[in-house]
Amino acid sequence: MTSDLIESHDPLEPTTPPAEIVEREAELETLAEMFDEDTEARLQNLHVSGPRGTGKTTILRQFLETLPATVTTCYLSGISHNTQYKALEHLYTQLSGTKLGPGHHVAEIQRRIDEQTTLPTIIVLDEVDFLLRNDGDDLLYFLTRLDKTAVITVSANRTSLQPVLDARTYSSFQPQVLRVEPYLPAAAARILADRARNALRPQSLHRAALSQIAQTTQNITLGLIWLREAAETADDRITPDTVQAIKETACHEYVLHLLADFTPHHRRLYEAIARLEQVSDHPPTTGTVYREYCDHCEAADIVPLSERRVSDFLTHLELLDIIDATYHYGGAEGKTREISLADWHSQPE
DNA sequence: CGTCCACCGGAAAATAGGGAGG
DNA sequence: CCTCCCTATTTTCCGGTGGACG
Repeated sequence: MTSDLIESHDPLEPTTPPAEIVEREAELETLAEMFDEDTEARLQNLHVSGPRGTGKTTILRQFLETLPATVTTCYLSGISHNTQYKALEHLYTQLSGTKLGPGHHVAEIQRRIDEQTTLPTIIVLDEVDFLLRNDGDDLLYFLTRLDKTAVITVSANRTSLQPVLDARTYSSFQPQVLRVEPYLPAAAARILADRARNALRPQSLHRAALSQIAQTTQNITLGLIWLREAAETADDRITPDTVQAIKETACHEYVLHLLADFTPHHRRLYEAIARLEQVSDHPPTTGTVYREYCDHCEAADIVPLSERRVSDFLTHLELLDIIDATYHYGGAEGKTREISLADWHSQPE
């Protein structure tokens, strides 16, 4: 291990909150104003959108911390809680402090939660697209109908949830909206620099190396992983050359980070697409990807999932912004998707 | 105008698991 | 322990799509 450039791993972890939030003061203030003072009277719903790695989750977690103790808060991600049941179970555990376990009825947990939310409560539904895709909007409908409860949804894919919600759900939801814009390269560089200062040995990072990362991607999660990979490879100083050389590995690690909460089959599927990308410059179609995935499985002596199932997993990769999919609803090609890795993987310069 | 491409995506069913009551 | 309820994951089934091509 030549990772002696790294003095402390935590600041480079995307899930570690920054020592101080910079470049997002305006958004934090907006949040503070929205739920200011007499919180109970101003409990309103909110939808937050913005590309990946722009600080949505970080801002909201920080915001929940600043709320007075009179407000109950709960954070949950639609990736690990992709059904109403899982989300309700987690919510109940948070609210009551007692675990529930499987085997109950949704209606029963709903009733219990209803009893628990007698005090002002704010619930954050991060990565809400995955829950909506997988299990519809019943949970959101239920939550928005609770007394003294505000729901904050978060999505990297949709600026408004209206198109994917039942009319009755949306009219009960009626969220304020907050758009989180991408960072400018200079801002991304400042954020990464703050983290690097606390993580790396002094003088070990070329300013030019850091700004090269920030020029290439304004996604802070990707930037941090890139930085970490560079630090683990370089034996003395991180130079622009190290950064350039490690780029592909960094992207790969970033995808694995995104897929950490998914199944091994999601990762195999990604590998299959990446492999096809190298072999051909013509974007493969769903069937080609599936056959490649099956070969991949067979070589590893693993039973592949059905085509229908894999089709859903492809949609997951698309929601994670790992792949781009062009839909063909008929025509000479038939009804299918053209699939390619998202362009941040190998954009030159 | 009919057929075909090639899979989308909804629905139902199969499978596997846990809780409550008798 | 058995029955009947529930959820979660995956497979099976299949109607539907719209431009090309005869």
